[in-house]
Amino acid sequence: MSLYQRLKRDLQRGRFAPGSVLKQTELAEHYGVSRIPVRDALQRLKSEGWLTGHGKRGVAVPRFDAREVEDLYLMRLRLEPLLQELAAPHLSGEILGRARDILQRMETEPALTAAEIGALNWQFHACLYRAADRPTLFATVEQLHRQCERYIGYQSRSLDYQDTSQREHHEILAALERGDASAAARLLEQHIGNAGRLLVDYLRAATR
Amino acid sequence: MSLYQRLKRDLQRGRFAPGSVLKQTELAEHYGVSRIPVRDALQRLKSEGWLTGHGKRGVAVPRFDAREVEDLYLMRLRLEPLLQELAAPHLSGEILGRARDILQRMETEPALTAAEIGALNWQFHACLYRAADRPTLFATVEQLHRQCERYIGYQSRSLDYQDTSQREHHEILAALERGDASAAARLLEQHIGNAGRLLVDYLRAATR
DNA sequence: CTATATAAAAATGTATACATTTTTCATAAG
DNA sequence: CTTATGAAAAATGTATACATTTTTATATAG
Repeated sequence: MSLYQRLKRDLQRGRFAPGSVLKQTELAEHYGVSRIPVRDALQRLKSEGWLTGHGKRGVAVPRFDAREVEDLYLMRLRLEPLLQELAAPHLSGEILGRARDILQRMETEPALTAAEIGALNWQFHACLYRAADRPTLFATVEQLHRQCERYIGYQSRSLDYQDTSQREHHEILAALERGDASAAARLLEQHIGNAGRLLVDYLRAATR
Repeated sequence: MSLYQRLKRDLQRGRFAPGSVLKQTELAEHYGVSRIPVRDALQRLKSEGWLTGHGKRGVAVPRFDAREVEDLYLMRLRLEPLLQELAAPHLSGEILGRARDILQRMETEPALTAAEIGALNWQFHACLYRAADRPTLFATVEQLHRQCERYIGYQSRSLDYQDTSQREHHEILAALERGDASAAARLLEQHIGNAGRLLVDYLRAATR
């Protein structure tokens, strides 16, 4: 497991206090490696939004920021329905079946952590998006997702939402299966909008 | 001047053949530094789209790709009018004046290179966008611009377009000055759409 | 002649050591 | 008491050296 992955996992788990400044030396010692791989990991995590630059020197763990989430979901709202609509004409039975399998796993597998649910969630949408064969658009959407990952620990707290979300997934998939791309796009827009609103509201309440 | 900047400049100038693979050792020797700063620069340039991963190891200079440009402009089309509309209510006279100054510089200063025109172009729009005070949305839009930078050398070739572009800039600014945010957004959408179409067409013809 | 296995070479990943910059803290001047 | 100054400490940037992985080229079997 690479240092990048270990560091990211520990950031996900909240092992580092938001607002604290991370020092290469400390991290190197903590993970038992030299500073070179630490530098690589920090730079990458910074470019993915897991860390923010801290003045001229060093990086800091960003605080949870409702405004950031608002922007991220605003962008996803504009880009993901577009991408899904571009994908719709290329959706084969195989791909739709794969998407259905993922939904099933989310329902049958017990005791999934928030991170695991989030991962499956993304797999579902990404599996559909990939059919569009638009690497650049896909890459940006994927990056927005990565930036959202940081907050999914929160999203799962209000767990009854999981039912709503799953129902929306089925509606989207059904629309795509009957070839109604624009309906699927509208449903996806609602899906993202709902998730975003919930998360923003939760953050506003939690970080007060 | 950092190695990152030097490398980026040389990539801009087409000093490295598209499709060629860049090796840390060669670059280190060429620029007279060790491989450590080279690694940092490569990773950053890769995350900004100036370079692409090449298999398991190494990075390559991406070829010019009309589909990439198409996606980039599609995203800008969806995000920039939104950002400008969010900025509109916060546009002070000072900011509008600054924007006007930039337009004037583009017209009066003679013999601007393609890169310089591109930089001023971005300064104009960014100056307006920043007023929205939406750091996350702004950062993504900025990143899309950076990814487009790679192609602006091409854009300038069809130089008569510069007039059209400048006229559009004035129209956008005028709409904002009279407080008509939605008209400004529509104009911006056309502005981006025009630029994108032109660039894509040019690339399709040039890379045939 | 083609394909596969293996060894040599080359490229990247990582550790240690050194250089430079930034920050901190104590001291002294106002 | 506040502020400025400067030296010490700490953190980051970079070079060199070594380890590991990947690629390439060669030789041998089919």
